[in-house]
Amino acid sequence: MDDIQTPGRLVTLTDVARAAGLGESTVSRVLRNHGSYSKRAGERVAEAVARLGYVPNRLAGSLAGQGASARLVGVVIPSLANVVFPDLLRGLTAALDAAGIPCVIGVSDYDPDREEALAAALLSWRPAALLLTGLEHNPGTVALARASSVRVVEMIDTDGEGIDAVVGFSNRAVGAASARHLVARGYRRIAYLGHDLAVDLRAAKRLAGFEAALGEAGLALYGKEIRLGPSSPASGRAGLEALLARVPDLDAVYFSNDDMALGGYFACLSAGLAVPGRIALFGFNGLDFAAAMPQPLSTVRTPRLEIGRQAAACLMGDGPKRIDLGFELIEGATA
Amino acid sequence: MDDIQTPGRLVTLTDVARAAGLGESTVSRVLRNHGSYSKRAGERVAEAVARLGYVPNRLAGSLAGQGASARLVGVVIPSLANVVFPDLLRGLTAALDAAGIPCVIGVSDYDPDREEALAAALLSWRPAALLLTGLEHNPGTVALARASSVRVVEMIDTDGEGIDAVVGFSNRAVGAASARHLVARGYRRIAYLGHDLAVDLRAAKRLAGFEAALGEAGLALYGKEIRLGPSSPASGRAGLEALLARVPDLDAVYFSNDDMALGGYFACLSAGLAVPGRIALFGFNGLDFAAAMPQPLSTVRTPRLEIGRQAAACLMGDGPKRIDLGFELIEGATA
DNA sequence: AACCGGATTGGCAGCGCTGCCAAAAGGCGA
DNA sequence: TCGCCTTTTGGCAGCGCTGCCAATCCGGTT
Repeated sequence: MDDIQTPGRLVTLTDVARAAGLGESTVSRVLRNHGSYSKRAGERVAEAVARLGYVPNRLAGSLAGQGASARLVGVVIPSLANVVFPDLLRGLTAALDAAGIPCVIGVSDYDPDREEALAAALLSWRPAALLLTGLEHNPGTVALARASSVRVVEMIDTDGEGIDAVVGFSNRAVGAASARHLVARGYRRIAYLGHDLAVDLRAAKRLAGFEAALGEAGLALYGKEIRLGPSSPASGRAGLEALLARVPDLDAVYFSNDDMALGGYFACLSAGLAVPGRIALFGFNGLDFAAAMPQPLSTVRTPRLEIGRQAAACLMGDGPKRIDLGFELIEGATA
Repeated sequence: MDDIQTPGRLVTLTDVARAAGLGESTVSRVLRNHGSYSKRAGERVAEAVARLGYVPNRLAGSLAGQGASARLVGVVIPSLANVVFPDLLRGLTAALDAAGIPCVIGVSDYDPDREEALAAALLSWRPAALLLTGLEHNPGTVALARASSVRVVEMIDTDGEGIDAVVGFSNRAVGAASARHLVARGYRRIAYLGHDLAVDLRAAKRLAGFEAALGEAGLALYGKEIRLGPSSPASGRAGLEALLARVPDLDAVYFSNDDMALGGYFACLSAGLAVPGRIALFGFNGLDFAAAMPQPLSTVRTPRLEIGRQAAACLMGDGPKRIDLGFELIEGATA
């Protein structure tokens, strides 16, 4: 009863049909549990599939099926180095796995041209949906997305108009809320420490919101340090040291995210600077470690997993086109 | 010259051929730059593609092409919450993007049955290769992988036999090296603090190597604390507090990874315990923050990105079947 | 015994593309 | 100008599957 398969030739549905003594369409119906078939047909197919080790070919299935679109979703994210995006994927895959839909991913490295190229490449797989990050894209990317007539979901940012559906929160509002918190706590000489803004447009929006809110309180940024390269604790530490050398009398620092803030906290510990007595620290993201610190980090928790989940729901069902999931300011003990 | 396309029907290669006044095969050759064609044909096709906004259908292309395998690779990872796996993907996508091959990902949540189901689902897309994590799989997963006759690469772990190609390092050796380091530094009452081992088999292998090396030095684990759930700084902090309550006189702790160790470090800072005077801490992974800490964390740096890169190289070229990328012990200042 | 309606089944075109092969078009020396 | 060889081109089968439609089966009716 051993069914040695000819090397190079995989088992096809036709093989299964022959082995089960049934027609192809019947086997197809059984496998997809679609349409009606007898119990006997079900059993025979199951037996033949198991015996032959049949694995359906979805390339063929999707090509032949309705609308010729694949049960796949294409996802373009700017980076995998920043925890935010794996978290997004986490929420996404958790929700999509339940429906048996895998993600095809592309990493743009924050480059709009790469994003466009990746979008085109992903669309060539005829995915059921295309997920992008943020609202800023090349005109070509937008044109591609529009012409493809697949569902498009833009994640994370809600500050602007989207192509189709948008799921996220307002980065401007986060920045503003952070500024108001610092001002309310009495800080007046507030500096910003961030990673490369030209590249991370969401961070730029947060900073814009932050400065706007400072302005409303009659304040301006007391200092500003931008580090080249991606955010990291090492960059945050070196950045705070540089910032303090230039602007020694600042009393609070708003970081572009928690990783940078952790580095800043380490710098303070090393230099023996009291937090928040001498310097207050404020982050962004609400990562896991923030709550475990000796002094819990003051930060804003963003609904990263939930964005992924809602994006999945959004591209499957016909939910609302625009979902603002908000954020939560965590008072912490560092600001 | 506006080419309004009928809604619902996408532009096909046949449309391009008609618009360019050429045959389908000529257009196909031009688009794939495969075989010979005239300069004139090249220009006409380029013009028609741009004008019509043609996006190739790779479902059809892969189905029709040689071996009917798609320019995709399937990747099954156990989690996206642990930085290790995004880093792996990072190396992988960086190398594959250059070749224009996207990854289709599945997240198994450390469950071998889910892994098997995901492998089957991914194989149904007829990927050019299947990437798995670790060497321990269900028999069904192995059978699927074998029968599919695609290239299989198992990443991260080299302690055992692989299905096809293996890229990683020896987790046992990491554990052993860590133990030897601690013993050489004079620590004798060494405890282990980890997350759920039943689930993270690599962590279990490290612990096994660690205990074996302790044994060679005539020592045994002085204490052991296993936390349910995934690793995190919060878990590390709570875990160290629990461990110290049970085993107050330990002098060093080996953590299952840097996240746990960071939590442990925070616990020590909070409790005012001198590191490493009162307690030495040793981690695993060599994450970014480890070097930025006031006292750089003693840990082992693993070649995560490089594993991804080499795995990509391995599945494209015909490199060696087994690549051990080693690891680097970072002395740090906490142990 | 002939008949009827719903459940089940099989045949086959066709999804969009590629690979094969033969046909057409050039290029060039005699 | 002709024949020969190389380059370029187009036609068409077929990849493995699904959707449509017609054929068949089954149980109970009349």
